Amino acid sequence: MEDDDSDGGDGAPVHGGDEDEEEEEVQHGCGGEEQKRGVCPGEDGEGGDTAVAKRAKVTTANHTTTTTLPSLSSASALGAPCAALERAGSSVTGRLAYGRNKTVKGVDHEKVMATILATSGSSAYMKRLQERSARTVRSIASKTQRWEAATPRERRRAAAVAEEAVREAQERLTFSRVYVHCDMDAFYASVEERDNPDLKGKPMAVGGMKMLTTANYEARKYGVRSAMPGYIGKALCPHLILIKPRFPVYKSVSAIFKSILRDYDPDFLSGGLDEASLDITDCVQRRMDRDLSLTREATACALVEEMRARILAATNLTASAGIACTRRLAKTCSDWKKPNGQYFLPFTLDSVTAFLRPLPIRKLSGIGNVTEELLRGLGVETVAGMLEQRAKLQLLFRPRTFQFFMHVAHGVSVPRTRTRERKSISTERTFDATSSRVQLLSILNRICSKLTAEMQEKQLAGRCLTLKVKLATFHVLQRSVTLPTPIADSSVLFAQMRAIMARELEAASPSPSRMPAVRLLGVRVSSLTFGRNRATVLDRFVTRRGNGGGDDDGSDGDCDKQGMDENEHSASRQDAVDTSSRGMTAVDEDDGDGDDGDDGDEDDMMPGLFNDEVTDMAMMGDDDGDVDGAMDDGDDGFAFSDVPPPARPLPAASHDEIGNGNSIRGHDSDNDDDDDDEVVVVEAQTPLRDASCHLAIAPTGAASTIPKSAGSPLCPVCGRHLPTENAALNTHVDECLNRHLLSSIATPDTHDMHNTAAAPTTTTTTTVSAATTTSVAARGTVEATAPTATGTPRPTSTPAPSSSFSSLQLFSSSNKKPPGQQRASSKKKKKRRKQTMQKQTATSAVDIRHALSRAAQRWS
DNA sequence: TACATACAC
DNA sequence: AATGGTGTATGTA
Repeated sequence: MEDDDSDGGDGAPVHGGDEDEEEEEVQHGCGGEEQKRGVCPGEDGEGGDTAVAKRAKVTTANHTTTTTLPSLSSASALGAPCAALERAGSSVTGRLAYGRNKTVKGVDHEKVMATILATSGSSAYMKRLQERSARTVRSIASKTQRWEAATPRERRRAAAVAEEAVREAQERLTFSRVYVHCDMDAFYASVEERDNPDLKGKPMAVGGMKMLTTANYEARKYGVRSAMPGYIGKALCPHLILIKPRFPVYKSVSAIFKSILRDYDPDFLSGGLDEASLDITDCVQRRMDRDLSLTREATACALVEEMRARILAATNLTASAGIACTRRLAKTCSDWKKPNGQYFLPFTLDSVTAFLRPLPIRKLSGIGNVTEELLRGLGVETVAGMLEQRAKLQLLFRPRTFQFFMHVAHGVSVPRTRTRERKSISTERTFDATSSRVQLLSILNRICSKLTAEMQEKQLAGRCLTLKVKLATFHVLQRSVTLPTPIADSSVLFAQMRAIMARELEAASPSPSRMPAVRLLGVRVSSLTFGRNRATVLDRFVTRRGNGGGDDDGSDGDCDKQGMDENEHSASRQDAVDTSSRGMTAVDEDDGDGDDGDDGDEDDMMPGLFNDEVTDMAMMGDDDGDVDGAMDDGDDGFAFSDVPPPARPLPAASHDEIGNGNSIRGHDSDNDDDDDDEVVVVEAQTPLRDASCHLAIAPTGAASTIPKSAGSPLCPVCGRHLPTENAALNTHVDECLNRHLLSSIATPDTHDMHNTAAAPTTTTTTTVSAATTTSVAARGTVEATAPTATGTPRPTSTPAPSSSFSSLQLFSSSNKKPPGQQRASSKKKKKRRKQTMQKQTATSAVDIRHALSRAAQRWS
């Protein structure tokens, strides 16, 4: 969408620090082709930094700084704290890409930056940016040093290799196809103005005090832009009007927009709700065949005028477009005539070259803030500079990265060939930083529920589970585990994540008793398996239990793929995309941390939920679940490929059947449970198989009770081979789940997060008794084994637990409620029962609730 | 695999 | 007081 305007200043980095170094490069690569480049940390430096090394680097840095980055002072490079902090502003500023490429005239950048710094310059976020900037500076220093140390021979060779790359890029640039990149102007903001004319002419932005998704042009004049926190926007423009996002509306408008595009290219690539890349070659040709007097250029331009006029007529909103010989160029051109305009880039090498040369590299898709800063430090700011310094870049970056640079510098994009299948699915949430275990567990639980609900909807299961934790300091940690079998069950997911969380937070805690403050938790599942048969044993088991009926067929196979696509319409196109541009990684790193926060992009950055306001919206259950993501709707990814789309596979998933029929339904646990703040009472409806399960499983796996069958699938809970015979299998799963549950409940002492952890880590037992009745009792010795993070089973054993409970309370997840208030409310029983029936799973719900309940009691 | 980073929208 | 969510890709150990 749109965009414009400038970004800010740049600055100087700061602090210095440490040393280490590294290097890197950016890589590129995309799946099929181009794409990103990456940097890699290691490489160069490394080692530690000896004094000599440091000195050298510093020197280099200074040099660099002096030359290209005025703000980078030697002091900062040296790491002088004070100086660094003072300059932090500028360095950080450089990373705030608000409005990056955009340029709205009349904006006083310096002033804008000063306001931003005054408003949030000392925030944890800004501090984190400084750290990252320092890393980039170090990378620049090491690269500069390397280049300076290069021998004439090395340079000559680099130059020769670079020539070859240029040649290759030029060969790839063809003029046989006509591409259009169409982008709605300030989409969300425009929709709001359209629906409320009083807003016209006034500075306005869509979003909240914490984050803005889009700003209208009036607001941009003040420096307000998307991806900027609302409070900063207010500081820049006190009269700024904030409008709450109405995603469903944007989505429907987008559908209209896309339906029009489809007439020009049924296989267009969607880039979110407001952008798309079309190949109008055929459409243009058809018109020319009809009227032989037309030129390709005139036809294309007329076609696009028409397209935009239709969009305006249908939505009452304006769009801008770019027409060129490659998707990449078309995209860049679309921002050329910004609001409500279109730009045609002649199909000749000279025109393309003339257009690209003066462009700041940041305007090239795939070159983000980090790479921009890195290249600037190396003396490259524009495409022309990139070409001029190609020998240097060739020598300093990895081949893939360098190739990517040459491609973008020539406007080339390589099409992606392989069809894309979803690789992961995730959910994450930002909240007020807290170190309360209860709260964190509650949040984690909700995240797991939401994620598994989506997975079930989409018929996905996965083996690799990753927990993401962003500390209050904005440092991000990611920890993962790979299970022997794909799972899609909330209870297993939660147990695993919780175990990891406990472990990591403890490790990160300042003092043994204190947990570090966390501001975000996220869970991702990858190594996916698709389709209805993907049902994991555990799923099937759960289903059965809950519904009774269930599948029977017994097929256990797993994978089928089908699914991911979901939706209707648009879904398929994606195949042809290319992604070429994407990411790159630049800098080195060393210090390990880093979050990601970057800047957003132009207009709508957030597909979905904004934190506060949305916090709960996520689980609202929307029927299709789409509501939130802007992207989600079937759109495909985007990319810039120039070449004609390969074939186009992907038979649009057969959602239908898949979607429902599945027996797996029912289960899912609690999504909602705690949505409101009220106290929720849950009954342990399902009888965890009363019996006492005497599982005497030998640590090693020589389970006495469980027959093992080699070759058979592994149990997601204990990691052992599952019996092939139906009855035995059921028994096993049943027992395993109980064991799992018991261990969850059991929480001996203090560590709660731990214990409950899934089988892998620990097992403990305890007696839990709750209010009433129905109870489940299990006695016996439990010994569990499960895969550890590395996949190795870790044996555990514990005393025989005995627990009985039937209903327990759990304060709503909404953190607000003080634990003390929990209390069972009979009034809500009905409601409760209803909920319960709907989700027949009990197992996971119960177990999670128990754990949380206990945790609550303990820590309240 | 596991973890960190970059990028797009 | 205080800076999003989802997904892809890559390098390195």
